[in-house]
Amino acid sequence: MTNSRRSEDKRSRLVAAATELVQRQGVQRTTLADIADTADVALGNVYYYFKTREDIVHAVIEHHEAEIDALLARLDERKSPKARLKGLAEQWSNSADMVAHDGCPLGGLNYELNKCHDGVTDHAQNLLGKLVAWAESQFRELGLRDPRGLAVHYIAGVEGAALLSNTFGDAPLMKAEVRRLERWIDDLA
Amino acid sequence: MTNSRRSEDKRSRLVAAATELVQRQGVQRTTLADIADTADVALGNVYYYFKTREDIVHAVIEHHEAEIDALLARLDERKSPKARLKGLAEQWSNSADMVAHDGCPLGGLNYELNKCHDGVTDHAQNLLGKLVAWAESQFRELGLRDPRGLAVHYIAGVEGAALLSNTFGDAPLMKAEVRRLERWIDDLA
DNA sequence: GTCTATATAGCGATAGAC
DNA sequence: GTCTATCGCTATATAGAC
Repeated sequence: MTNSRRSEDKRSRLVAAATELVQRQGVQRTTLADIADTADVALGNVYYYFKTREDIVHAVIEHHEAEIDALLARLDERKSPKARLKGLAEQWSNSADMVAHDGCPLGGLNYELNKCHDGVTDHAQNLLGKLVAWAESQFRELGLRDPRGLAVHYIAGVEGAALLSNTFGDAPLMKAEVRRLERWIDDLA
Repeated sequence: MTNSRRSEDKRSRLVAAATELVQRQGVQRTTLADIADTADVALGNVYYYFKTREDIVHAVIEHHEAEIDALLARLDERKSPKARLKGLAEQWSNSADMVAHDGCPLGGLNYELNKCHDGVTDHAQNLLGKLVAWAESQFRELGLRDPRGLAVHYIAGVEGAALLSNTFGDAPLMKAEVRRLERWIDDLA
């Protein structure tokens, strides 16, 4: 492997470590020493890949953004809008144990970043923003009234359930609420 | 006024300042210096009223808990369970501007405290826990199946909407989702 | 009870050798 | 590119005069 490839490997290891630690501990509680240690990179070397700590958070957001894009692209292959919408909620159902333990990665990130009003916040809202916009287009394709309101209701339901599931450490709660939302989708129109 | 009363006054000023700052900035970003300054108390004097920083967070939780108890007691005076339930959601609607700016105080507190697994977390879950338990009893009084599931759906809907409202800085979003949930209540059974 | 001054520790960031 | 050592700052918490 070339040097540049090995460098990219270290960079991606740092982003992966940061993403995992941020989900488990939150942004504020995750230190650069934590990240460097988890990624097996010397602390001082982190600054070769990221100028500031904020840049790492930025990279974590972009990492989530890429995963969302990939997920929505996969869901777009389904035939009906209802199948696509239900496929989205199933993501939280499938990772219910993780959600119960650490919360929804997107929700937690947004809740925390909403508290500091810098440039990172504006970027983070794209995560939930993309989900809402995508869901809105699905509801619109179904010819329903107020597709935006339906999309907000749907994503809010998932995210709120993730909060309760995490707060009570209750994974079945997450699965049950996804089932309820899927029934709601089925009965629409 | 006696000394003990003036002391209680200072203590309550500290709790009030902490509560406000925690809502606006989050637990982690709020320092003791912030709290002391806002409450007009000398930094070193804070430790006369609270042994550790964690004790202040504990007091903030208890402050919210007392407000929840008072709110639910007021709502219990309404005649029908549906009126009581809708009265709860209207709390978020009435404070939509605050929610859009700083998020739901309870949701934000829980999201943040769920990340650290100490004794404070166990106490914080009582906040959302009380809301869910109260809503469950209202749905049960209506004779509906799965009152617990309905309560989770309701509180999750409110909290999820608060997250989206805060993320997008969109107060009307909060109001609109409360209206949708109130219609859902009206159409039940 | 209240205040000032300070001990102590941890974290982001940098310097500089290799 | 990588590492060790360390600076500078901030935050919790304490000491001790008043």
